[in-house]
Amino acid sequence: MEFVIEKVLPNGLGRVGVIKTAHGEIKTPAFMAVGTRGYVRFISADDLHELGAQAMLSNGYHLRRQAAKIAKAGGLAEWKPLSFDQPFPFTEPAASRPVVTGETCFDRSPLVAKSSEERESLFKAYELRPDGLPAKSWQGPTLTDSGGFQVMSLGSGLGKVVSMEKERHVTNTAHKERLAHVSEDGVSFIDPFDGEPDFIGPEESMQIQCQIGADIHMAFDELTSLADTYEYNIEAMQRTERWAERSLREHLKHRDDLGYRQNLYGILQGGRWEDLRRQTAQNLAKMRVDGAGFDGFGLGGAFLKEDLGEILRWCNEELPIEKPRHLLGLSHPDDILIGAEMGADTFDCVAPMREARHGKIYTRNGNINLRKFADTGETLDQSCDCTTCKAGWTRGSLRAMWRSGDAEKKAKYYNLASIHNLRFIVRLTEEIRKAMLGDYFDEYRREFLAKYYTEA
RNA sequence: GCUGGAAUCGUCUAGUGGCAAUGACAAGAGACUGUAAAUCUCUCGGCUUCGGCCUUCGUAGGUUCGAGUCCUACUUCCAGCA
Repeated sequence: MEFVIEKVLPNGLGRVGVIKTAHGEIKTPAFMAVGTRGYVRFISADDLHELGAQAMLSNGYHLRRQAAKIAKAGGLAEWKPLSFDQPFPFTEPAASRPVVTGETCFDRSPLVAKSSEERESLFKAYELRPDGLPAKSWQGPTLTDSGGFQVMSLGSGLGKVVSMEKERHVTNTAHKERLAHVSEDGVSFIDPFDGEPDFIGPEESMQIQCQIGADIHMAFDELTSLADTYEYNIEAMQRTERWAERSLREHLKHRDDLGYRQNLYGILQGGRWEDLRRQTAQNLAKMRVDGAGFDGFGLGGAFLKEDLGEILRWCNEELPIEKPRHLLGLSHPDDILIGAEMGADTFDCVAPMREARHGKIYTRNGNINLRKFADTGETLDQSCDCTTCKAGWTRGSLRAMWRSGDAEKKAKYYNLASIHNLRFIVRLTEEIRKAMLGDYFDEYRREFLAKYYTEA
């Protein structure tokens, strides 16, 4: 993998570049679409390319049981993730669903068909999804996460929102005992889908990721939550560094297994503390196994919004300039702007797609809640160049599809809205890139933020 | 015309003597950042100095300390018989 830096901002941190992978180039700064299970929900590979997505991020944890199959297909970029025979939509409630086998890939959904007719019609709806069945392979640059995030989301963060703001008592599911436990070896967890106990450590994560064969892999790490103490963050960070070395060692054994070079990023943790962040950045930067170091770095953690820029500055001042950096899991425009300014090259996040599904639509003048636009004939965003807006879909009609009880219409709404929000964020990164190259980044950011955050 | 049955908060619905009244949908507000998320939380008769107060279960009476619940009449709807 090659990383070419085309330009550096006057602050010495932000930059424009190109990451060259075995499956294509990523012009940075860039936003990667999240396709946890190997596909982006409700968005086809064709749609993804059309809206300018340059790379897809999947998750080794979620794909661990399909890893061998993916390797056989030639790696994530070639894999067709969905097939007609999957048990979806379910005919029984989540609790009574059968154990998922290695052959089965499915989308987490509480959707339950009450009759075989309904199941049939739901199937039909899903077949009509643009990313429908059978899916096309993505065929572009890919990245996989190690499963480190799940250490937190199934462990200490279970049932909580991974919020950058203060903890709000929002839960998605009834709070149960944590499903993941961390030890020096790795993480023991209960698979939330089937209740089966399982284990992933650095070696397992690397073996899985090298079979999945994304262009970029993440070292196995432990993400702490905002509630964790300084002391615990030291412990978790140091463990993450030890895991990073084990990850690197295992990765080197398998990185060419699929016939092309796979790359590994080391992940920086350390919470919101400057000493930890700088220290871990230095440690990971100089880490070597048989003379080989990391190909890039992941910037991880749960952040308070106001701390993000500072934390990234601490990290990136210590990291080698010539290696690419991925800011994990953030995509709100202010986060991307500060991230790019402070030297993050790539980004990923579920928010654009998830929020689209939940009716939050991004516009240049701020986000809108689609619920409030029952009767309007305007498009989602007049200045948007996404296919949804260009096709003339109105807020009113999209709202009607969203609120409709018809699964087919809903699925279509999810597709159209997801494309819109994702395009909005991808376009933001494209514009940041242009602005940096054209020496007007500060002006661009000021104008964008003024419009985006002042109007309702 | 007779005999049964039914009328509840936008809709459907629970409720058989202590009820401002169940659940679902709809509606409204909010959340969501390396996806246990087509999810989750809150509101959903009116007013409130948050302790309550007022008005509500087709209409009008009645029994009762107390009635959505029991009784009588009426109105409307449904079913069966004519």
